[in-house]
Amino acid sequence: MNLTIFNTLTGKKEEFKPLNPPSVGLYVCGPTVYGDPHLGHARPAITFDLLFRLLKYSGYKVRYVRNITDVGHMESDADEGEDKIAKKARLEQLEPMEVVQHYTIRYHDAMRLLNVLPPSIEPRASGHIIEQIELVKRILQNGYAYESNGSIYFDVEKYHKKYNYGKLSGRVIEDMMSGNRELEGQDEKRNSIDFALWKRATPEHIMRWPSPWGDGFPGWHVECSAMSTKYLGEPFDIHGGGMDLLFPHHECEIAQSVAAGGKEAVRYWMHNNMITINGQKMGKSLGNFITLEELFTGNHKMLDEAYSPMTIRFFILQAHYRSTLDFSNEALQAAGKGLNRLMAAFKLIDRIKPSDKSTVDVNDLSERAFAALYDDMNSPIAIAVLFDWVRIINSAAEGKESMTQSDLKSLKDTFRALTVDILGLQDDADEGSKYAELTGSLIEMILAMRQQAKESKDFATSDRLRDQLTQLGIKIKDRKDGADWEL
RNA sequence: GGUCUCGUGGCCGAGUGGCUAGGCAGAGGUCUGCAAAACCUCGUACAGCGGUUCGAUUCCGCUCGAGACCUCCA
Repeated sequence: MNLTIFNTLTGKKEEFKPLNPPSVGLYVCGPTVYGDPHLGHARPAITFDLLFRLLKYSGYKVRYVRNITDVGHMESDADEGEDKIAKKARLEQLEPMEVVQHYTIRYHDAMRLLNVLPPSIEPRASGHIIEQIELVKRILQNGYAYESNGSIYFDVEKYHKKYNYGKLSGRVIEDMMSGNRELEGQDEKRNSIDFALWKRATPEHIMRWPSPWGDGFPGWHVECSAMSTKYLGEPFDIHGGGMDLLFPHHECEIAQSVAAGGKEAVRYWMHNNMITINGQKMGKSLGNFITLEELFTGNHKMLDEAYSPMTIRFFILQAHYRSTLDFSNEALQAAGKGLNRLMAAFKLIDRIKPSDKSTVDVNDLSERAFAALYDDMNSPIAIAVLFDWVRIINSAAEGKESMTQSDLKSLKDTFRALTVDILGLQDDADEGSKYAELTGSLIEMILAMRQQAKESKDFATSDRLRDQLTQLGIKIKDRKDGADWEL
């Protein structure tokens, strides 16, 4: 089975062929840690977590690099533009690195709850200033950058004479130059479309590093170019990120790599789409975002209730990563219920009594679900196939379908591989703690008492036990020979 | 203004030139001491108008609507 992925560079689905199998290099743009992680951050994290898991499951040895941007970006082209992290630090009277540390931990906590696997390497921009300076030097040496008042800018026009600036995002450089707006503080640049590789730090700028051009800080796009190739080599296999980074960020990354080394660094570019809220992109600049913590606690005026991390994960996985996904309470609630049904069926497999022969073809699940996943990670279809099997499992538990012992084992293994290993779903109720085990045992004990009452037709007692359990949030599902429960 | 994307049944969301997506919600039924769950059946969705075609939700054009990028953004 071959994996195809949609390559933004060619605009087509392509068969994925790693440069050095079985190794795969994967780089994804990580968060800028100056604010709480929000629902938007969950999308690329989960999208590329799925890719990471799928590649590993397929036998690849993946080095997954996801950076932490702790140097911050300029707020504008203007000279008085200020490093965002520095600004926030001043406002809160904290050291910049204190802010960075705080939000990095918050991000990691949220990712862990979402069951997003940690990347193999998580490099920080601030820890790679030297590499970034070296990259800028090479671009300067090759003549594709110029110094201006202590800052270094990339010469887009010169670069475009030989190469193609805009090939990733489909921009036409001539249009961009003709339609240039008069922005303040542009005088340092030769051309409005030039971008900064290194910025001189003003005296009040607290995040600063020495460089051959004086004290300053790296430009917007150099960190990813420097760190991706440092850890993955040049070229490397896959570079991912949100669609909003396509231009200028990734376009500039290509230009930087080519200008520095004469060749492109990335073979497959992958971009996840945005999460929208009331049809509009969720983003910090629009102020319409919901943080992950707010989602998990339900503490936000737009939220009807709290949504578990797994509900969020499932919600995101139910849409294809290249489609926009619209947030709503109704959609989240639907995802939560669907997830419960899926996980309940998974557990139910153990209760199915083996038969002499099977009335269903268990290979169907793995064939169709993996075909979907290998087709540009079509998780919604894979999930739809899983739901087909939820129905079959439920029918089998009622004796309407039958499966042999080995088919049951195969089904369980496949179901687990898909839901747990690849989609990364886990049962919210499965705390795994001593208390959870104890609670489970206690509930089983009460249910046994209720079963006794039922057998002696003491329905008053059996109903009372059920009602009281229901009041505690424990849902009872009677079966022929006992009862299931879930929280 | 420039570049581009999208518009699917109550909601979310796949997909395809002719054949059931799936989930949630809703209706009816089966099962059950009751309830819940589960299972079965159901809604003749594909923005509008033209065109291509034997046939279009799927291809082309136009109209309307929504959105993204062009500035930090996942």
